[in-house]
Amino acid sequence: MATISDVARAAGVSPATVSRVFNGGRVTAERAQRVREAADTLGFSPNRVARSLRTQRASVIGLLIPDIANPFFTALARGVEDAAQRTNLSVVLCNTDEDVDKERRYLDVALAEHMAGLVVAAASRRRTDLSAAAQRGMPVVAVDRRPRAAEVDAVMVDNQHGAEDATAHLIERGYRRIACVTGPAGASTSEDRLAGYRAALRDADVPDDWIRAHTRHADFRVEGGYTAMKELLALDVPPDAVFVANNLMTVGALRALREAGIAPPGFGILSFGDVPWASLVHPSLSTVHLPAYDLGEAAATLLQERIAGSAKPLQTVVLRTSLEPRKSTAGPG
Amino acid sequence: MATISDVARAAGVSPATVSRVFNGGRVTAERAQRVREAADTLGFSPNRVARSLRTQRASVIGLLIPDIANPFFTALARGVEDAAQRTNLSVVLCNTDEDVDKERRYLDVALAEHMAGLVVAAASRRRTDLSAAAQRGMPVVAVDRRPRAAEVDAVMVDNQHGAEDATAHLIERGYRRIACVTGPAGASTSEDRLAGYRAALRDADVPDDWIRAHTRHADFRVEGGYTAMKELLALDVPPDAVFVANNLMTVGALRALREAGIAPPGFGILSFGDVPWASLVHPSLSTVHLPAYDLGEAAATLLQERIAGSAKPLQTVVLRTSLEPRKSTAGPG
DNA sequence: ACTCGGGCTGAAATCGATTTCTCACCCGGC
DNA sequence: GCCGGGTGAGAAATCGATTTCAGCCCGAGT
Repeated sequence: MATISDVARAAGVSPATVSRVFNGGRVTAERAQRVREAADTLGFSPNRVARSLRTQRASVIGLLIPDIANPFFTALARGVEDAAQRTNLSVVLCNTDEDVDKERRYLDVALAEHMAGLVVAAASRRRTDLSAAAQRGMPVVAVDRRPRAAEVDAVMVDNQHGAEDATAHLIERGYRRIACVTGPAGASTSEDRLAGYRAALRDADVPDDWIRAHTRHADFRVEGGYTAMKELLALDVPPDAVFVANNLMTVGALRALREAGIAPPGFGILSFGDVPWASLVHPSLSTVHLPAYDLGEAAATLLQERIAGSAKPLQTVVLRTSLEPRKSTAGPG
Repeated sequence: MATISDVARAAGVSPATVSRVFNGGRVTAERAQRVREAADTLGFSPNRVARSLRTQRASVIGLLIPDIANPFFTALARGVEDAAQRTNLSVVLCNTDEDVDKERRYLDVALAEHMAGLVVAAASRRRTDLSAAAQRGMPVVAVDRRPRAAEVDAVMVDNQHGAEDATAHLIERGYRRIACVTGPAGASTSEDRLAGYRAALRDADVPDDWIRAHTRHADFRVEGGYTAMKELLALDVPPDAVFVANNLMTVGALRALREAGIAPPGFGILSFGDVPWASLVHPSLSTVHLPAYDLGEAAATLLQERIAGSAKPLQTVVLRTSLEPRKSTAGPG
C-alpha cells in the first residue's frame, strides 16, 4: 500500500506538497502534474485512518436502527445511505434489536471510533441516552422516534395526525367498533399513534372507557400483533375493525384473523406503515404509507449540515404520511 | 474526550502503562487499579482511530450485499453482525444495488479505510473484482455468490442440489409441465439453480428443447418475475407448475398468476428462497428454505479466522438447503 | 557479597496523513 | 540598488494510541 511519502519520493517533492495536491493547496501546475502521475502509477489512495486521526473527523456516520428485518427501516437505511454517499460518507449500520444495552454498546463504539455523526432511531424513549454523544460534540439526528429530553435534531412522521386521519377513514367507511393494537407504552411512536386513534374516536362520540377496553399494547413485532388481535377477537362483543400501529403487528393480526375465519371487507383493517407485499396479498387492506426513504434522506442531510458546522437552532422536521385506502369500495355491511 | 495521556497523568504513570493495563501487558495490581479508577472517572475509552493507525488493523469489517430490501440479505446481515460482535468488530453495511460500479466504489472505500476484512455477496460473477483487496492482504470471504476466478474463501448454499430436490418434489406431486424462472445469466446462483432444475427434469425424461423453451432469465427482482411469468402463461400450452429461482421473483410470479386467475394446487409453485410472510399468505407455496442467517454467521466466523492470521488453505463451506413443502397434500388434478 | 535474570516502567519511536512555521525566491516600486 | 509583499515548498509538529528498547529493582543462586 503506497503512502504519501512514497508518492512524494517518486515525484521528487515533499509529502506536504502531495497532500496539498489532493486537498486543494496551492501548488504549481507542473509539480501537481508530476505528483498526480506518481500517485496514479503507485495506485495511491490516502489512508483514511491516518487522515481521520489528524483531522479529528472521520468519513463515517453511524446509523442505529432497532430492527433490520423490518422493511420500514431498510427503506430508511437506503435513504440515509444515498444521502451520505453524495458527500462521500460511508454508513455503519448498527442493528440494536430494540435492546437498550446493545444500543449503548453501539453508541460507545461510535464514540470510540470518532464517527462524524449519528442517525438514531432510538430503541427506547425513556432509556436511550444520547447525551454522551451530544456532550462530546458529535452531531446526532433522531429519526422516526424521539428520545425524551434529548437535545438533538429530529426527523419524524406526523404520527398523531396520520393515525387520526386513518381512523376517521375507517369510521367513514361505516365501521363502528374499531379496536386498536399499538406499540409499547414507552415509545413515542406508539403513544402518538394511539393519541391520533383516540382523537378520531372521541370525535365520533365513542366513550373513553370503550376505547380503553379495546386498546392493546404490544411490542411492534409479528407475535405481539397476533396475540393482541386474538385477545380482541375473544371479547364478548368483538370489534368490527382494527387500527394496527405498525406493519409487523399487522402481519400478526392478519394471521389471527385468518385463523378466526374473518376477512375484509366485513372486518376493516388499517395498518400504520406499509405491509410488505400487501398489495399482492391483501388488496383489501388500508395502509398509512410512511415515507421511510425520505425520512432517512432528510435525517442524513440534516446530519451533514451539522457535520459541516451549521449552528442553526435545533430543528424538527415532520414529514406527512399519506393514506392508501383499500381498493374495494364496499363497507362492512 | 479523554486521551491515554490524560489518564496516565491522573494516575501518575506513563501512557505506556495505561496501554498495558487495557491490552493485557504486565502491570502490578496496585498500579493497574489506579489506572482503572482514573480511566473510569475520566470516562476514557481508547481512540480506535489512533489504535487502527498504529496497529495497522481496524476493528471494522465491511459487508457488501446487492440488495438490502431483500429479506434474504437482511437475515444474512444479522448473521454477520452477531458473529462480528462476539469479537468486538463492527460491521459497515454497503448496499451495492446489484451495481458493479457502486460495488467498486465501496471496495475502494474499504481499502482506503483499511478495514479488517470483507464479506462480499458479489454483484456480478464476471465483473466483480476482488483481486485488489486480496493483493493488499485484506481477508475476503465470498458469500452466497462466488465471483469467478476469485481466490477467496466462500460460504455458499448447495444451489444445484437444492433446486434438483425441489423440482423432483414437484414431479412427485404429479406436475408434468414445470417451467422455470431463473436469474441473470451471469450469476452463479441462477446458473446453479437452473442446472439443478434441468437435472431433475432430464431425470424424468423431459426433452431438452422443451426445457429450453420453458426457461426464462430475469433479474432476481419482483418485476422480472412478474414479466417472465406472464410470458410463460402466454405460451400455447402453458405450464402447470413453475420453479422460481429466488424469493422476490416469486412475489412477481404470484402476482402474474393471481391476475390470470390461477392458483394452487391446480398450479404448482416452488420458490427457491423463503418468501416473506408466505406462510400467512400462501400456505400452498412450497419453498426451498435458505439458511441465510447461518450463511452470514459462517462467513463472518471464517473471516475472523483469517483476520486472526489463519493460513489454512482456502476453503468453501456449503450449507444445505431444506425443502418446506406446502401444507396441503393435494396434487394438480 | 556479587552476579545474573526476570519482571515492571517510562522514554521515545512509530503508524500516515495534515498543517503550521519558516524560509527562499521573485516581482514591482521607489 | 534596496525593500516589502506575496507565493510556493520543505521541515517539523501533531493527532492518540502501541510497542520497542533500555534501565531499574529485587530476589535467588554461588
